[in-house]
Amino acid sequence: MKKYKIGAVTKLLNLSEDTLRYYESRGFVTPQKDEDSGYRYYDAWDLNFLLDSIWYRSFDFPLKDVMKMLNEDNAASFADRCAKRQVELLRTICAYKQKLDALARFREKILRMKKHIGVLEISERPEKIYQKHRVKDDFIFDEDVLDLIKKWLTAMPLPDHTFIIPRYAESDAKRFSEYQWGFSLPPDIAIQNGLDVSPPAEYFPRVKSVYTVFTANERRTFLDSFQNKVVAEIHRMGYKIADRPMGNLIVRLHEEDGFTRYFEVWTPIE
Amino acid sequence: MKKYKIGAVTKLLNLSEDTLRYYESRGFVTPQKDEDSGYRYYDAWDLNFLLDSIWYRSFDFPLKDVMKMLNEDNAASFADRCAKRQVELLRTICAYKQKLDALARFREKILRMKKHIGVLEISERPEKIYQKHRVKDDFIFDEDVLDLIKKWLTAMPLPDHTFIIPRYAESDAKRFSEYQWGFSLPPDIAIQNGLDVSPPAEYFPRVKSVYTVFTANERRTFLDSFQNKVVAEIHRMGYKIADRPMGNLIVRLHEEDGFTRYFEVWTPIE
DNA sequence: AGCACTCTGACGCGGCGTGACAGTGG
DNA sequence: CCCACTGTCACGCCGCGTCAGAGTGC
Repeated sequence: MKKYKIGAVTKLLNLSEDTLRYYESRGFVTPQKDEDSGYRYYDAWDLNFLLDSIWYRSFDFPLKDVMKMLNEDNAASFADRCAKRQVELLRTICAYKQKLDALARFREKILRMKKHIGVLEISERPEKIYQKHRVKDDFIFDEDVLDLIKKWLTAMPLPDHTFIIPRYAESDAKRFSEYQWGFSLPPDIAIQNGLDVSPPAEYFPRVKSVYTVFTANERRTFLDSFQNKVVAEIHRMGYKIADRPMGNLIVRLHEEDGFTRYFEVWTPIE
Repeated sequence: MKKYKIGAVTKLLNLSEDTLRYYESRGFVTPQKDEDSGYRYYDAWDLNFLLDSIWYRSFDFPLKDVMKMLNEDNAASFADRCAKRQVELLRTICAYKQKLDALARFREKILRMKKHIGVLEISERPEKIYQKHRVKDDFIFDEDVLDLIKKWLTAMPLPDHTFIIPRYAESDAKRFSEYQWGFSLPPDIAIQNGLDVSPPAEYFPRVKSVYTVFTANERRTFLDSFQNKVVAEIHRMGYKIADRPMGNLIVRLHEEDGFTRYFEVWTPIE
């Protein structure tokens, strides 16, 4: 029976020498070893095991599992192991799909956002579930809220980073002196991902709004920017603010003069 | 402005202390440090950076990229980075889907195979592209074939591990004394995955066959098993073998008395 | 003799987790 | 003074890759 030295095996199976020795240490294969030189001599049977290792590894079974599949499993435990891996693969695929969708949306927003700066546009604000986590810049240190926030964080990248400006009713622009931050999502997506849509989470329905994008620079410039670039403009156009403005952080970018934060905002009008 | 110690941040953002310190070492965030105690004090701005880190990490950007996205990227380089990641994600998803499909098929075969042992069944052998790599147990050490095999190996888990018994024409069962091994795939899948479907790869059309599953134990028992369990049975049933028998290794399992290999085989009949 | 091959063993990578042990805040 | 919190440093994990330095086969 033909014997192959390690170099020949690397050429045949496209595995590195290191990998072959590592697989040996993990018990995938036990080539005959020359006692004097220590050289490994692989035969057809060894290569069969290596081919099977490649096959199992191609499903991303961990090496431990591969070892058991090669040397221990019977039909039942083997099928079980496959079933478990199927479930894991399915979950992984779903997660990656969500990531991909979210990333595509994110990139679209970045490419579009500059066109919207300083441009007011009548647009329906989409339906949202909103979970508050900060009042102004301070986080809410409440056990219940912390638990909820944890869930929302593990659902990343789905939730948007969302602000609300609650003192909308005052006609004097200077009264827009508060803001909150939280996470938000379309209700269907929230439900799909097991996020609680009942209080303290809040439901925001579709509503006729003015949509625009504005920027702020370093810290503490958020509210002033909103006032000067959005509220003032809305008033100048003669619209009357009908409800709390709500919007998202799009992204914080590094530009010549430091950081610029880009926000999109829907301001409900009558 | 409120300051948070590291423990508070772990609760707020669901990141471990270790992760927070690690992120600091990677330049994601630079909390104020008390000079005497070394304690870290995170403010709202730091937490914003951490939230963004979480957001970017949720797309599985490597930490290096996250650093650049936080501290260096402008709109263009940022969008580029996202585009690249989108492509990677898409490829990953495709690869995982193929793995999942192949795994599901594999598991199905394992669950079904025992029912077919010793049972001959008329069935069309499906269309296949076949690439030989072994004659009997010896690998073909030809540069061209090695290159092709590499490609087939990287397409794992798609290819089946396939044998062909070439001396089909002899009426004396003892003349089934040769066999080859290789990889095989349905032609459409082969083409989708950029595998060469022209010679030396071989095309096997659909053909009326007898399908069955047989087993072999340790090494060197393959041909005898095939002869005794399949050919003899086919002859006994009065079928005439019309072309080369072709089949796949399903799996090698560990049973009480050592290894058992399960093979499925299509034997073309007139 | 030359030269490609192979051996062992140690260390590196990412993205953290874990643990030891010492110092700090309220 | 307690005791939870925080600090640093070092090592572990997977699945290999990457050396270095010495020995081997043809």
